[in-house]
Amino acid sequence: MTQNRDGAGTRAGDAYDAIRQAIRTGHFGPGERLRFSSLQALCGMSVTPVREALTRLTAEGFTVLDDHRGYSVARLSLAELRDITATRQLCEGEALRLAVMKGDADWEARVVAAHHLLARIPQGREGMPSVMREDWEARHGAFHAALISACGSPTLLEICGKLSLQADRYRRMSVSVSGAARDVLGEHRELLERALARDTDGAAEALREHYGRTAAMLANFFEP
Amino acid sequence: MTQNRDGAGTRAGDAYDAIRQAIRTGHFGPGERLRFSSLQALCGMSVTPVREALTRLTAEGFTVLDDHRGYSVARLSLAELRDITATRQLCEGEALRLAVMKGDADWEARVVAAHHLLARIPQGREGMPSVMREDWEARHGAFHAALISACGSPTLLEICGKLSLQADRYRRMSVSVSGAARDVLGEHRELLERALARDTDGAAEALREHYGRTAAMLANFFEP
DNA sequence: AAGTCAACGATTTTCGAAAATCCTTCGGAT
DNA sequence: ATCCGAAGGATTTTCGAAAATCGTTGACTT
Repeated sequence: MTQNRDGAGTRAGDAYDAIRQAIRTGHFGPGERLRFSSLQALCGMSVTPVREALTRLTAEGFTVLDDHRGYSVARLSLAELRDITATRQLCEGEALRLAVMKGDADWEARVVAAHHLLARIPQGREGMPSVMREDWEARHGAFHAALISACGSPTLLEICGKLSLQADRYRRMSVSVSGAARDVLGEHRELLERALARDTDGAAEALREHYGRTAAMLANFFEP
Repeated sequence: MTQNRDGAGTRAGDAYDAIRQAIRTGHFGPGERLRFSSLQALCGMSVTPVREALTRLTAEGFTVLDDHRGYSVARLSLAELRDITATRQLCEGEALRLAVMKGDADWEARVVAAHHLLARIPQGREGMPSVMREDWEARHGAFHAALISACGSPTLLEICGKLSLQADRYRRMSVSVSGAARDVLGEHRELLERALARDTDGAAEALREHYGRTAAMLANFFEP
């Protein structure tokens, strides 16, 4: 007697999703220690799949392992935010360059569709119901993923994906930061237009500036 | 009663090392299925730490998991070799640029020392005792790691490290490939000289060519 | 009073077996 | 003959408890 549906995944996979979500939403804060007893209660399963989930999360940088001393949520720092941003500008910038060069009509369609979905929700920042905001985050990620989806390099895409997950932790801080005077909507439209116009270097440059602005805004959190 | 020394690591860590080495050396070939029974026999421990090791190895791309169907060694392909090489040229090229710009005297010393150790073993290719060859591989990796060690970006260094591990699997095929007419020693010296001369772009370009040549040589394996 | 070390409690890590899942084989129906 | 489906074996996945490890407390020495 179990609750596993048909050919679905494993319990370890469910634990991975649950714990990652708990970290994303702040249920476990940066630096907080993760005891197995708590996690077993949260996930409703034995220690083995929880442990496997933590191993995966650690490989992706969400958690940190101290041998025989247990796991804890990875801390956030201004230095790391800057580092991740710079690396993203490098990797995702190049990925976009390649995608704009190689992308076919299907890629254009994916990008247009993803942008349309994103644009229907005007702003992803403050004063928004959390359900709607969650939706915005998902569509925002989908738009950026669509942009580089035609780059032709699985390795580069995987790197960009992992960096995006890391950056997401920082982006989530912005729920309470004053939105400043920033036209995120416009930046996305510019990205879309340059990509469709096959302005290879222009699109890559716009993307780098886009990430640079986001990082600059988030940086206010670390020097009070 | 256990064989764990002092404050040493965990069994899972030992299993990780053992299995990774077994894959590196070809004891388990590409695509080969990895049954827990075999791995438990190899590592001399229970299923739990072996499973954790496989989870880590999968996160790094050495193995592949098919839910409820078990793990197997990741396959090699020409397409992936090219993809990894291109991504390496991008990431490690930029890392070297940064390191050459920012590196201090300590960095120079590390690079010179690592190059000296590498140069004492003339060639890492064919007709070499495997123990010596293993040593060459280690020093080769250390030299490349030293070159970029001053780039100032932990994220980028981690990416380069993982890519290097992946590329290592391909490089190991070259034990049986005819060494062609290639001056690896000279390429390394050129890399060293340009780095020390602070020829930022020149060093990065030399590194990209270095990896490009290696990949071109290894490509002979996939089209018979 | 400060320092050392053994014993204890809390927690991680590992084990051996049970449960779940997948693949194959074999019997029967169309 | 072919296709469908159930039983069996092999293997992965998970469980619950035992073993190992770390941090701390408190007695004892200098």
